[in-house]
Amino acid sequence: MFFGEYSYKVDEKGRIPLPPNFRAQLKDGLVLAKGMGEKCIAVYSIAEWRRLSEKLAEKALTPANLRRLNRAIFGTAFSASFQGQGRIKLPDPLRTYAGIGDTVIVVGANNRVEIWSEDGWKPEITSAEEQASQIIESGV
Amino acid sequence: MFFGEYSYKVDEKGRIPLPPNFRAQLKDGLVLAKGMGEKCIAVYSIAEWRRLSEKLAEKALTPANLRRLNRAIFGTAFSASFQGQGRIKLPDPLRTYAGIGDTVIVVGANNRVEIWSEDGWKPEITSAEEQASQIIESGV
DNA sequence: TAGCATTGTGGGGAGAAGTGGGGAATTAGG
DNA sequence: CCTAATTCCCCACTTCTCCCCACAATGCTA
Repeated sequence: MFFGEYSYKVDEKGRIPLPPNFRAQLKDGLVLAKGMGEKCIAVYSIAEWRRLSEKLAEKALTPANLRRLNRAIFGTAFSASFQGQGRIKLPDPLRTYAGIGDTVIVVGANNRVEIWSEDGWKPEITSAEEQASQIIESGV
Repeated sequence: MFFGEYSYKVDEKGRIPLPPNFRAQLKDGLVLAKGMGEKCIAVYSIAEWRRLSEKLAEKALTPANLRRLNRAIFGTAFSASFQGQGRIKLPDPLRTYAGIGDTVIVVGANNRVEIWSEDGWKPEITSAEEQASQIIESGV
C-alpha cells in the first residue's frame, strides 16, 4: 500500500529516487506505464500489473479490440528496476507523455504509485480534494 | 512477453535494430508478417507464429477458404534472423505496406512485436489509449 | 550537543547499444 | 558464362546506459 506525496529532482541523466518505503514494496521489480486518462506515469509492482492487465484483457470483446488494448497497455509499459542507490530511470516516451521537466511529484495512490510533473499535479490535487470532501460530506 | 515503445532509424540498407530485450526472446528465429487489420509489420517468434497459424486454419470452414487464408497469411510472411549486431532487414513489400520511411516505432504488444511508421503510430496509439481508458472508466 | 546513519543529489567511467559504411559471397538475369 | 544487384558479415565511431563513488543535508541516538 502506497501513501504520501514526495517531491524530487530529476537529475541530468533522467533519474529520480523513490521514497525508501516504496522501494521496499517494489524490490521484486516494477512496471512503468502511462496513467490511463491522466497525464502521469503509473508505477505498479509486477504482481499488481499482471493482475491489472489480465483484468483489462478480459474486457475486450473482439480480436481487433484486444489488439488495440494490448497495444495501449503493453506498448506504453516499461519494466524497470532500481539501480545503484535506489533510483530509477524514467523512459523518455513516458517522460514526454507526462510533461515532466526537472521536478517530479511522487504520489502514493493505494495500489500504485504515480509520478507527476509539478505543473500537472497542482490542478489535479485541488480538484481531487474537492471531490473527496464532497464524497465525505455525503456520508462515509 | 513484449513491452515498451522504441524509436529507431532505418539505415540506407533497410535495416533496423530491435531492443536487446526482444532479441533474446526471438533468438530462435522470427517471422515478419503484415499486421492483420492494421498498417504495420507484425513480428512473431517461431513458436507463436506456429500457434497462430494453426489456430487460423481451424477457423477456415471450407477448403477454398483455407487456400485463400494460406495465400494471405503465408504469402506475405517472411522469416528472418538477426545479422551481425542484432539488426534485421525489413522486406520491401512489408515496408511499403506499412508506409515506413526512415524512422520506425517498435512496439511490444504482449505476444508479438509491431513495427510502425512514425506517422501511422501516433493516431493509432491515441485512439487505442482512448479506448483503454473508456474500458477503465466502465470499471475494472 | 556531538556523532552516526540514512537519504537526496551530482558526476566519472566502463561497457553496451545505435548508427554508418566497406567488402565478400550469393543470387538473378542477360 | 559473365555482369550487376542484393544480401550478409565485419569493422568503426558515437551515444547512452548503468554501476560505482562522493558529498551534503537531514534526522536520530547517545
